[in-house]
Amino acid sequence: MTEPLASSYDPKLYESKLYDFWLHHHLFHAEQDPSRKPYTILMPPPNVTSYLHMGHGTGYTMQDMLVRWKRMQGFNAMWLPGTDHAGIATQMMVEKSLAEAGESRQSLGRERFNIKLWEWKDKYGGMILEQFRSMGFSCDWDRLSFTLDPQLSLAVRRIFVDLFEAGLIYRGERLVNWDPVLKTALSDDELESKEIHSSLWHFKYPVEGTDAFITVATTRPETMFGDTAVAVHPDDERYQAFVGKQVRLPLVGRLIPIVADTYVKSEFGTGAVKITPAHDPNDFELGKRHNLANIDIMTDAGAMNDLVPEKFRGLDRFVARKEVVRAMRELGLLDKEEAYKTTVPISERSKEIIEPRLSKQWYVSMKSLATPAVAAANDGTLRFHPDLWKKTYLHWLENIQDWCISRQLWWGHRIPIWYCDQCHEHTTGMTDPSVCKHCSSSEIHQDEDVLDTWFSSWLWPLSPFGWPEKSNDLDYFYPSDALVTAPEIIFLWVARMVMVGLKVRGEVPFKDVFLTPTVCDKQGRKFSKTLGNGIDPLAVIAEHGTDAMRFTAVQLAPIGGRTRMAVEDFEAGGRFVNKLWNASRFLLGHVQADLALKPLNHAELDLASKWLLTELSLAAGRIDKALSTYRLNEAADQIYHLIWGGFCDWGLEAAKNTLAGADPAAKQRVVSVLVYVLDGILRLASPVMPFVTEEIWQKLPHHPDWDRPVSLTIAAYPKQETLPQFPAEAEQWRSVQDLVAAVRSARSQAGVPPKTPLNTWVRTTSELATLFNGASADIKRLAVIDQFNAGPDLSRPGQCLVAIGRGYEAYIPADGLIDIAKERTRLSTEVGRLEKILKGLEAKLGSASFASRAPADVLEQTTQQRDNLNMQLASLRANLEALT
RNA sequence: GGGGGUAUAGCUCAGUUGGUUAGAGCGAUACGUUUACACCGUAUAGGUCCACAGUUCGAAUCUGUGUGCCCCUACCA
Repeated sequence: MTEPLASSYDPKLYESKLYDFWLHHHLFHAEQDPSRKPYTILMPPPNVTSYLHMGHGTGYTMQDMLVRWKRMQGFNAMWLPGTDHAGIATQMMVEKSLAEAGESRQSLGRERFNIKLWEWKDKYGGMILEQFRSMGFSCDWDRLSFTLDPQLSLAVRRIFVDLFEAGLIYRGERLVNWDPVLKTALSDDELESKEIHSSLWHFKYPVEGTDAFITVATTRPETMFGDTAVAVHPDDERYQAFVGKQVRLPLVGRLIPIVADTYVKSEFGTGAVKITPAHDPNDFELGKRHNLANIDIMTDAGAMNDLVPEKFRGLDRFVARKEVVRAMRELGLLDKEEAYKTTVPISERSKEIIEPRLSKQWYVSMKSLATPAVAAANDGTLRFHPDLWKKTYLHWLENIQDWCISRQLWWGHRIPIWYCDQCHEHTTGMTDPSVCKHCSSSEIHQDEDVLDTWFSSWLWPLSPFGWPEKSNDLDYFYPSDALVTAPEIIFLWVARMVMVGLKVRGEVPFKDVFLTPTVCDKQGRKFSKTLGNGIDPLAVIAEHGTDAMRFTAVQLAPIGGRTRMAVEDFEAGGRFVNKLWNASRFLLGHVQADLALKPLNHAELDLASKWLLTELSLAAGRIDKALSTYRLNEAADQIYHLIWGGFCDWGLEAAKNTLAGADPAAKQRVVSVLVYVLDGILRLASPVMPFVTEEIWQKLPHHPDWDRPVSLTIAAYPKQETLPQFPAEAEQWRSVQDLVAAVRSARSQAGVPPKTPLNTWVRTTSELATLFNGASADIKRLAVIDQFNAGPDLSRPGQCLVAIGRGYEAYIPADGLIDIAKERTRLSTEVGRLEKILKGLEAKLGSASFASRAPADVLEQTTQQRDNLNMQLASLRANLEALT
């Protein structure tokens, strides 16, 4: 007798133990092995500072499901785990914690600050890895990587040097988002926007050599000190005469040109724009087109510098704004001031309004890298699932901008560029230089900045496998098979990996890109920290267990787009896990020690067993198809229905007769089949709910028709083709199920209590009668019937309930139990429903165009439908008649 | 402003190339403890498939327009 299972499943008792068991047997580790086919997935490395949210819970579970599935199919499956140093995010958090202690990175200095950063990384990075474990991820821990690891840093250095030497990395002057309080550049991702009520000031600028003025509108008057042009639209007749002339800039006295550019919108403001290339991104672009000078008029703290007229020097930009307006008004050059609502970018950290600021940054020239990446998506080497994301990917690549890779941070890979104080040239190399490569001066210093985090994570398909060194691992595992990630990082990450992969290997880094749905709350809002509407997967796990979290997350995740989740949804997963547990408990209770399991002997199997086996096989086929096309939610659905609707509701229920019976041989046959099927079910479900399936499987006796490795996670995944199927018998059993359902429905609608035994007589074809009589024991039990008989010549007993199905009529004598009026209503309602359908079908069949144009099989199908309906209607009407 | 998506039962979603009487889970309702499971069983109710127009023998499915919602991206001096 197998040890009995507890009456409900408590995940906490098993999960940690099972995970240790898997690790103990090294089941998640893959070594390169030319005799086996690899299956590789690269885990998108989460930020080392972040706490895993439901988006990870969903997306990573999907990856784990795929990897576990392929592992069971015999592939040398490997899921590469790791974390990303996340430059800005991490540094922000560490600086915040320093600020609480009254310290700052400046007060600590670069070296000591770095130590703090690493301490932080070790603490929080470790927490994430703990979460991987809690979620049951079968990643290869021996290959755990971090973007700042020595090997990965070497790869960053290599690609930088290579691109630099190829002339693809250059230093350029651009505008960055400058935080004047924190005195640092910020990436676009670190900005928020705020709506403010401000004004739009109209300034009159005198046109040189005339008495005319040209009026410009601005929201930032203080930037006029940096103006180097006024622009108008080339087609704007109002200003045709001014183009080519010059303007005397008020307060400053400088002469600046009036230029024509299509960027200007004639209908906005006055149709003329002051151009300040050093303080506005659009103006900067326009300035480049017209060779305008960039005049930076501010300090790093956002105050006016020495390039502005004396009386404004040192003023904060907002004070200067008021003063400029006042000065212009006094000069009579303020045409008007109108109230204006606008949105301004603010720093996520300091909440200060961002000032666009001119600075020198390092860039990667992207055009030549993008071209092969476009081709790969177009020729199908790289596939997107769902395909619509290909458009997003291509759209970005076709309009690609150069990539700014320098960041004014201390956490990250320091830019391997040395500036020469003598000749001002740049030196780079794989080792730190001691002299300038160009003039041999030893007066060189390294760039203070670090590289964008994505400049290391774009190497994720390469660097963890040993690149740039020659590496067998890389040869074996590259390219990976699937990349599963969120759509918002298609540009930041996916496209860049493709580009660099093609550049250094000449081959895409993965063949399939599967984009996971965005996880939202029930109102359709994206989970976000500020809204606080997120679901913590760890809290779900604590309440319902990991399998429940995984199953529900996958089941709710549609193929594309977004998914709406609420914590309550996970109850369903918990119930499902418990259902499987209990079904197994029931079956194991019938596995006696002296009962040897029999190999399947087709000749001995009963109808229900053959149906159940067929269901298993069909489900295996559907699940395989669903997984192969990344429809993981569909696979989860199939597993659910196989277990609940198939195995529990019908498989076990039908078996109860035999299990309660006195025939040990029959019992042995049935138990053997059920154990065989349960084993198959556990295999099918293992990738999505690995814990409960493993726990049950370990307790399940070995059925001789299955393999029996040490763990379910490496047991063979069921294949439809190799599983027994009995289509004809399965169809027969479906007729039995149909009859049972019809009887249940009739009695329930008549209000007969479920336990009250009834007699049932079925009039049907002799073929079906044989089937029904042969299965009468099952039918009696399942429909709670006392006496049962089926035959072609049975006549309708007097007062009875009627259940009409395909090819039969079931009579249930129920004297005193039926409410005649109610029964009549039920039957007439059914007649009405069927008549409506019939009418539609007859109209269709009566139409000449349908008869002549519809394909033969559709025609035949429709005709058959009509005949069926007519038969059902005839029975219904006859029975309605008999009820009077 | 540009790009993309989506609209099916009270809720969350299936519905794969147009072709049985549009499905599931949750929720609701009724009855019920029967060799596992009340985290259960059986049954029932609930849908003009967003609107309008079109293509077709036939449209939830394809096309157009409108409306609502969502996402990405750029934001206007």
